[in-house]
Amino acid sequence: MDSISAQASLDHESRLEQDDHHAVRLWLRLLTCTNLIERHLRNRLRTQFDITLPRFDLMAQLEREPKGLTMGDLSQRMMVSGGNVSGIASQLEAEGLISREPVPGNRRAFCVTLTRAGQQRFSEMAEAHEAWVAECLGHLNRADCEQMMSVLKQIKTDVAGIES
Amino acid sequence: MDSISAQASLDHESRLEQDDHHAVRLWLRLLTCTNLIERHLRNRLRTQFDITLPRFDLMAQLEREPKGLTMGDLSQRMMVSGGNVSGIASQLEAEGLISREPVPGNRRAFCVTLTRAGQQRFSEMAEAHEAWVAECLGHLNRADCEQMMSVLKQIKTDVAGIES
DNA sequence: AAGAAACATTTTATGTTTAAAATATTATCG
DNA sequence: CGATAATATTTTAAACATAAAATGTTTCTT
Repeated sequence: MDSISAQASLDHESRLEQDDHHAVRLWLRLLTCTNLIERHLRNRLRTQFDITLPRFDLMAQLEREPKGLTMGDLSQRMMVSGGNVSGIASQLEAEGLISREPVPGNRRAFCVTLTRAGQQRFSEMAEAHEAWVAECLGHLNRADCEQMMSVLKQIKTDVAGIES
Repeated sequence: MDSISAQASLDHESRLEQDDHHAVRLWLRLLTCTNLIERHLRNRLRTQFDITLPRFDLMAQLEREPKGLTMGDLSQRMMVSGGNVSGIASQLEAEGLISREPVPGNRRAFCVTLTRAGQQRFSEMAEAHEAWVAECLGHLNRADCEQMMSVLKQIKTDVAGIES
């Protein structure tokens, strides 16, 4: 390998390493940002509604499906394990915010729904939650917002393609 | 209030609500994306190096500071509680990857450093980690990457300003 | 020097999360 | 019908995370 192609190869490698570093830096910033917002929301939910983020998320899923969801549905939509859903649902049930009722034709599954109290409680929280999120992200202009949405969508497909 | 100003007011409100919805949708996508990548990295670290993400993160902090860090430094840089760092460090110490030594002039603090074994182990992991992140984010072009960095920086400052 | 305040860390209690094992029900196939 | 596989959920064990209390050390003030 002569000096020129050696040089070219080196440039190529250093360019790649550079890009990798950039990717890591972007990843770290993405992670920091998300964690900051998540912590902020978590704190507000705890101090103002005495509820945790996972419980709020579970209720949010139910609110979108008035007919109710099974534990498996919830696990899939919340992208967490079934055992996790089980624990969270137990607590919400104990607080009277959700109900678990057997499904007529399927004795394995439970149909989980918001109770009336749960619906009312959730709507109060959702309004506040929306405002808090807007507080965090509302300063972005329309263009930035849309650009983020599209880039994140791309990342989502990229990552999903890797798992294989 | 006449019909025109009433109409104007309504438009204004619905515009706001619209923006709030957009903010929530962006937030949810941001969260999903970050969780996807985090889970991916966590899985790879577990299957290929039998280590957890928090332990990897702690080692990464130490690698950047060969002189070592106190528990408080680690807590601050990792943005987690002190008690948390205490537990993670105990395990890494038990595995011989880090060492905790008293600081000469300050009997309150411990100086945490990577052991030689820890250094070697980390450098292997870091290389793989960087490649995995590039796999997730490497497809972005330079412009998108820089735009994301700048938007995220803005968000970071916005959120930090809220806490008050 | 004595007391108060700040600091660094650990301990304790509680809760979230996952993976894996256990339990129970339903569906399928010979 | 009976064995097996697939499905739905719960339980268990281990790691992680936080807040709050406890412990010990240093620094500041008077």
